[in-house]
Amino acid sequence: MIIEAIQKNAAIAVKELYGQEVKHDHIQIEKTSRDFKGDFTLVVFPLLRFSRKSPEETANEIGNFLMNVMPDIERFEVVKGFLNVKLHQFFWLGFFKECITNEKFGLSETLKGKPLVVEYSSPNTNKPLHLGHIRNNLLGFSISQILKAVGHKVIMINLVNDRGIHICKSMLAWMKWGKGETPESSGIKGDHLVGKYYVLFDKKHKEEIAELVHCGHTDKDAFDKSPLMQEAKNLLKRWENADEDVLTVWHLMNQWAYDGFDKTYDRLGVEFDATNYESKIYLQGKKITLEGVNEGVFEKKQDGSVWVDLTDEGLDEKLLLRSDGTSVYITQDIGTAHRRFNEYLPEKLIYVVGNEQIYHFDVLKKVLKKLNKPWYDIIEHLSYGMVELPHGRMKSREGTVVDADDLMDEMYDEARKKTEELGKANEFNIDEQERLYHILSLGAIKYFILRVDPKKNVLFNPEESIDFNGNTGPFIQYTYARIQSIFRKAGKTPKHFLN
RNA sequence: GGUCCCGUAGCUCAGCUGGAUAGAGCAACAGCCUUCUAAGCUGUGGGUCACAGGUUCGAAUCCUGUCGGGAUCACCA
Repeated sequence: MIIEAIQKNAAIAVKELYGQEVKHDHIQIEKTSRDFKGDFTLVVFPLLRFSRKSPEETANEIGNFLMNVMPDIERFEVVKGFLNVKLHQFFWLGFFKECITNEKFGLSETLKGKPLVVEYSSPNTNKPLHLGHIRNNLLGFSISQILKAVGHKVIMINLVNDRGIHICKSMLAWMKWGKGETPESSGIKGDHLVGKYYVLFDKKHKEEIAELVHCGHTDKDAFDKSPLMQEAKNLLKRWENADEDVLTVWHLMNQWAYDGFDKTYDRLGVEFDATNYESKIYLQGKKITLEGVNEGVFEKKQDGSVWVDLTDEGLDEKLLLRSDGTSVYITQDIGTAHRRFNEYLPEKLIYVVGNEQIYHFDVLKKVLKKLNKPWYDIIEHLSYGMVELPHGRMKSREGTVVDADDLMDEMYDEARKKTEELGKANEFNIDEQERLYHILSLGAIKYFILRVDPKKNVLFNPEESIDFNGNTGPFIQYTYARIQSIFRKAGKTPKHFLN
């Protein structure tokens, strides 16, 4: 606001002093560097061609002009080609008062109510959430809150991948070896119990592969032909044919996973406006794809598979429907994008998904463009890098995946340990202590992960994140607590200091 | 090999719509507890902004190339 005022007046100054037209937004204003006196700095170098005078002279002339027309300016100082403007403290007092008292401060009228769809989290129901999901959830939720804060209407959607071969693997293992184990009977959190059987399937499957390879099969051959894999595939077929026995187990185990996820989401402090289940929507998109075939946008090959040729866009050919007519990942996303556009008429469809899927979203946009959807460009892939650990990357195969719940537990314990050592919360009751440890541990994780640029990989150092010193969440929380303490002792709130 | 992302202090990261002497935290070193939370504060040292060109009055920032690291290019999702 004030910046724009300086720009406009500087543009007038150029007109009056040098008789030249310059657009106000071409006037460069910077925050004054800490080594110089002033609040804002007008860079005059680009204006020299209008003034045809030295940088100092030009800056002084413009500075004097601004002083005369803008009462908010207290004084100015010229250093080389930089015009440093110091604003009156009355201006700042008014500004801060506005910040605190005006609830709509910072809200953009032009963005008000404009809908945005943010898809994030998107877990598979065959295993619990891990550290990578934590980054996704924090990014998705915080970006949504920021967009809401500037005035948008944000629809947060969780797309749950609840069908497919992976969940069949968990189901199969549970049916074979589970002996009716449930979260209640075992005391294991639902999503972890489902994950336990997924791991068990993998273990038994590997044993079979090793045996087959030993008998002379190739690796890939053994992987596909092992009896367990055959059984899992068979289970998927029965699921697709709506076999009741299979659906019962599927519902049961998915519900365990959902119950577990809900607890994790709750602890993380994230929420959703809607949950989409892949099982209910995976057939969408097929219709649109077939329409594309009729319009000649896509190509149907002899074996019945449908392809899109994106070579003119710099990409390859991409499969849209398998030869047996079933849809693939991209087909589903064509369908969901379409449905979300029609349902919400959003300005953007934002997908918070890892950077390994950059290519996928590139394809999605280009396919929609080919289909003549003028809104293809509202698709925005908020991609993010992986989370690494001090001792190396997370690899599910090597068992170095950090489980989300375990991590939060560890951080909680760490917060408790440090607090107890220092005796900081001795006079708190149990509830207060638990609340404190929760706030500290989550603050540590959230700040550490959100402070790095999403597109870069994060090196998550649990120990460093919960340090009460340094650039960490707990340090900020500590500072906040001390500020509150000052207000408490003064018997005042921040607003009192403005009068 | 094609495409995309990254490379800034010993470590972890800011800064990137071009602007002044490139900043934090950690670690190291030196100080500071009769005063608001020492879970703290103050100070010192530490840089070829990967490298080489180019554009510009001015480049960590923009362009080109090279080197190094990562991702991706499935009838998986």
